[in-house]
Amino acid sequence: MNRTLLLAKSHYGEMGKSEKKIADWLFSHSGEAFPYSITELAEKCDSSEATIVRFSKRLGFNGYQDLKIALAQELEKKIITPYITAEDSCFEMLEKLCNDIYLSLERTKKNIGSANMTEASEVIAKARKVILIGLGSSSTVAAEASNKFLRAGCNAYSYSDTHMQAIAVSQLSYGDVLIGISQSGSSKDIVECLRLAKSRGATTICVTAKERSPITKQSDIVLITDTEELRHSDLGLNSHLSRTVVMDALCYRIAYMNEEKTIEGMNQGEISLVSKRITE
Amino acid sequence: MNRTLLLAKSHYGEMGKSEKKIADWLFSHSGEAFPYSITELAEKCDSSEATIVRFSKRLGFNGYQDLKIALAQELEKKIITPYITAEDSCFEMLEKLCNDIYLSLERTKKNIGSANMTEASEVIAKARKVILIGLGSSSTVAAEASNKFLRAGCNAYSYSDTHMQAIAVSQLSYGDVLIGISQSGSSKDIVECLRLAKSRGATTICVTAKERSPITKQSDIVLITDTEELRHSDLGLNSHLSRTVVMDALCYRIAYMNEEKTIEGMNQGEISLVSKRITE
DNA sequence: TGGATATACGAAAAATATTTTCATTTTGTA
DNA sequence: TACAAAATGAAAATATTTTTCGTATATCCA
Repeated sequence: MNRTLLLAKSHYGEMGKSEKKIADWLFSHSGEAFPYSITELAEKCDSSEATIVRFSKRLGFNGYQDLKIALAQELEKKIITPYITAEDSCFEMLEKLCNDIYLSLERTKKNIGSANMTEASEVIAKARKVILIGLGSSSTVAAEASNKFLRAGCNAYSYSDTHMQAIAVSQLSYGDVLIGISQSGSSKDIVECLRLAKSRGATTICVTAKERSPITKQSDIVLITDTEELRHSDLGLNSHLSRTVVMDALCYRIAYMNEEKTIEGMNQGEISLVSKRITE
Repeated sequence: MNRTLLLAKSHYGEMGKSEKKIADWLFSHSGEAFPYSITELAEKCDSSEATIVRFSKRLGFNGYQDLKIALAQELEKKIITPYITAEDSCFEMLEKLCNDIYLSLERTKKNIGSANMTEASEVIAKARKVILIGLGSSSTVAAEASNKFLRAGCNAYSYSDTHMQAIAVSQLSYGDVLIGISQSGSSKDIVECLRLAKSRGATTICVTAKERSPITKQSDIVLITDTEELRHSDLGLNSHLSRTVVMDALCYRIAYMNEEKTIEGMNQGEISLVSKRITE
């Protein structure tokens, strides 16, 4: 319950019948969007505009206007994405996908923890060797990230099959870093690799959507991304993305740590591609 | 920077002088309380009420009322400088990357054209065979999309090297579809493939960032994504993403066209993965 | 460059929304 | 029941927002 509703509760006793109806309506619709004009609300509460203004003033606001803004401000920001349906046009689907991405990124920002990221970037930048592992869609994230880390001046490699992962991890020791990427945080093989790496003295980092999962117990640094919807199914763009953008941010930070020369290195790729373009 | 301001930023280019004044005022006063009536704001921005309403509607709100509430809701304290610098913390870099992604998606939505998407989805759904081609980062987009199309019930394949692309395209004929993905729209080999496909009677679709480029001339349907910043360099997450999300939207639409069985098919992958998880 | 067309803009009208006033109703008390 | 006090809603007054419309400015094309 938010501040305004608590305010209403604390004044509830002093109110008359009609004002109570307003308070009751607000209580029973707390958390919902609140786009109503004073007339609409009066109707919904079976009350009148004047009473709503009185109600607002009782709570300490200047008028309904201010109450409305206060309620909107306090509304917890969980925008519900209407799900894609068969009736949507292709463009509407695009809009909804974009909206999902936005929400997914917002959740990631909320979960990740600034200090964790800083710590991770420092550990990675200082590492003698960095191994990234993941399975399924996470293996793609690991592979892409290892390429970027390499360009940022890190000694980074990724492995996508469990055999190679186990072999690579068995070579790790103090001063090395293992980054395990697992959406569910429960991929048996990945968790096992982290455990092994930890026992060999390497620093372990995990990137996962699930805070309370086996992988976090084996990780020195835990990076939580987007916690909603643990689905391997669907097209799965969002979760893939939130993990990728986290790796990118790490990569940028590390590139800056490793001096400017690596920034230039990131642009090298462009030069050789120019000749492949048709010059108009 | 919050969502509404990002929205303003993404539409900034389309605005007239007076609307820009409003956007500028909002940018420079972001984070402050926002108790202004439309008249007050018009005065502060040296503009008019009407223009503010137009501005609000351009951003997708119903009117000023809604904009005001959105701004109140999103009230945040800190303003983020747009470009990543060496001084940014890792988390700030993440925030900026997320902002970029958001802007990139907004631009894509603006450019793509609803009718084009509908047309593309219908053509693809009806196609006997769908070939996707791209080079560099676009080849990844093509490969991922072909997988998704396949799961959505399309006869879709992708090729990443120029030889195989040429061979595959030489087999195309009327009723087939070739989708060429090229950020710059100028990849010689891709443009050549589209020309060949077109001459053989296949329908050609391109996904590119550049409207006036060789690739669009060889394409029956043109899908423009994010037009800013044609960089192969950097980490290049954005452009990759905007192309991917467009393909995803097409894929969803096609999946729905190809009946519900394919939707179920998309979830099949999940079942076999369960056994790989540790059950706690 | 000139002329035609499209777009952007703000003043003012129109429509809405909010606040205040005030007559009526309800409630509490003797 | 009668009275006073408080509460309420209809309607008036006020303020705010939205729309309309004529003018100004920019853009396009020959």
